[in-house]
Amino acid sequence: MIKEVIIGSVRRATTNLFKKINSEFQETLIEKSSNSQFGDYAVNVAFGLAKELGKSPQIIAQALAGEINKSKPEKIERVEAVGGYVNFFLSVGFIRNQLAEIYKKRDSFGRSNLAKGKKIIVEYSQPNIAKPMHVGHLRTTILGDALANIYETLGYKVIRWNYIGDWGTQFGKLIAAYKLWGDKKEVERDPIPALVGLYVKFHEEIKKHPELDHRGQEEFKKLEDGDKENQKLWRWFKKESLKEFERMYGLLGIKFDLTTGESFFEGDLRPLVSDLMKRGIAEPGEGGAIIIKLDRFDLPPALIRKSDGASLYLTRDIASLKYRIKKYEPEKVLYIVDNGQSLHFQQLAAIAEILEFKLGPEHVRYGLILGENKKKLATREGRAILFEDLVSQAIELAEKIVADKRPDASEKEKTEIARTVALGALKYEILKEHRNSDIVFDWKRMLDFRGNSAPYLQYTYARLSSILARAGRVGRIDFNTLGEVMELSIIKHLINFPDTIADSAKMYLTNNLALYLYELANLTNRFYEKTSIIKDENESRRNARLALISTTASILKSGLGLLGISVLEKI
RNA sequence: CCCCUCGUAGCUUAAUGGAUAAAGCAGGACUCUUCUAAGGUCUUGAUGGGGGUUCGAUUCCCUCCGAGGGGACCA
Repeated sequence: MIKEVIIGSVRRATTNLFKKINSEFQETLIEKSSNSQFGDYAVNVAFGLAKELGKSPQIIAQALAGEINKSKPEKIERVEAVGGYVNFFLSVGFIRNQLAEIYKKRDSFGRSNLAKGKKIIVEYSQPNIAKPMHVGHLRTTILGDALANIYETLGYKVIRWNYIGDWGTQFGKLIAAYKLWGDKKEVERDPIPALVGLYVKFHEEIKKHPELDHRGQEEFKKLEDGDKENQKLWRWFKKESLKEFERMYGLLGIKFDLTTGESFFEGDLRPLVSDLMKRGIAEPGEGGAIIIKLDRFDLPPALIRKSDGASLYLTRDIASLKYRIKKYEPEKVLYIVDNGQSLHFQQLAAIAEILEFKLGPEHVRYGLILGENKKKLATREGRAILFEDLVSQAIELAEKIVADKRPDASEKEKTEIARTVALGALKYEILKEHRNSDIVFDWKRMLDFRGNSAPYLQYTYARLSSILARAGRVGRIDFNTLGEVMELSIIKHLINFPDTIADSAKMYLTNNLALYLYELANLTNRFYEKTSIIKDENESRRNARLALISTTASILKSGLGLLGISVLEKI
């Protein structure tokens, strides 16, 4: 009785919804659904619409429920029943077939060739010469790497670009500091800390002697004008820094296609600025500086040349974007850069529009990593948390835990487990957050290997691997033997993997993928906790369950792989 | 003063405008003769204030309060 009322309401609601959505689909879908037996009506409508609109049946069912609510049917109190019914339907017939499909291509499930031939440039990491990498770099590096992986899996040709901060006034400051207080031997012995020391000292001294600021600018101007001594110092600092960066990326297991810094575009800057002047796009500003007015974009003017003639970050980014578009003809250029630079990228986008570039920059911004006082961690005040300290603390802790939990393992195996777990934990801790949120840095949370964390996912993978290894060869599978709630929930979840990846790519997010994997692991843990798999006397069901587990393991592995996190067969 | 981001449980975070707002940590109670306890089970607890749009608002709009970041010679 109540079901008939629902169907009647769904029929009315569907008509209303169609009017809203797209009249083209109306006839085919109404035809399709009117042929169905009782009960399938709402489901077919939902599925039909879902397919045409590229949305999930649940969403459509909710929309239907909304339409019904609007028409205020008297006999129905909880119209959400339509959504629930679709879910129920989804969990029976449809599901087993889906598992059979996914099982066949479990190692490539989620991959796609849709974007074949398209290029995308992902710029991330951007460490600065003569500065150590700190937790701030960790976020762009790990996020950029994950997004690059995700785009690759969708078939894009990804150009992973590390745009090194190797040009700008800060090097003038560093050179000035070195000339004033630098000790050659000290820098040779331990370059980065020595250089950072100089940089920090310079900023402290500026407070007492403001004229030093000017000295730094002068040194940069000299560098840009080709001064021999400054060039030599700059090359030295850069070489030492790059060595250090390589070591860090090795630790993280991250690779780039290009490590090209701002200085690469140095030669383009003068012609660029004079061209912009000639075309009347740029104009003189206060004190002999050169600016581009962006009034029509509702933005403050962009400074592209300082009054002393030196270039700026923005000048180099204009040249760099122009170069990227011309040389690579990419579909998109992503910049994985923190929130604080929003204005910079808005200005760059506006200038790209004025200059009629084929594309603008796509600023994939992310929140800051804040100190425990919720303030920005600044290198120049010496408050940064160094990347290396973080990694070594994580590994140290992981080693202790491994020694405790796996006394049987060899030293080599222990080291490998500790490293994999520790790095996974750090990466996951950052990637599981929505990129827009600021992260309040917390050692305790970073180094917690329980709960919603990479070690939990790695642990689940290892458990599944262990079951599969013990089970041996899988014989005849009958997927119809699966029907328990837990089994169906897992399969339902597995189905969503490609959509999750697509969402990640579309919105440049990783937290949705992290959450997806956590939920999958959680469902699976609950499943094998209660269900004995290997000892099942029903041979077909045993095999079907092994297939289910094997599929889950594959997806955990590929999903974590996209996040840049490795798994181990034993942990 | 202007712009941007944000405000959800004690803490840290989820939620294309949809179903009973979801987790982890912390707190309380259980659980290792059975495929790895980095696990599983139960439990306490939340949308800054006020309006508006909507069948329906954590989400969109307005306003107030609060936090962080940015605003021409840093990157």
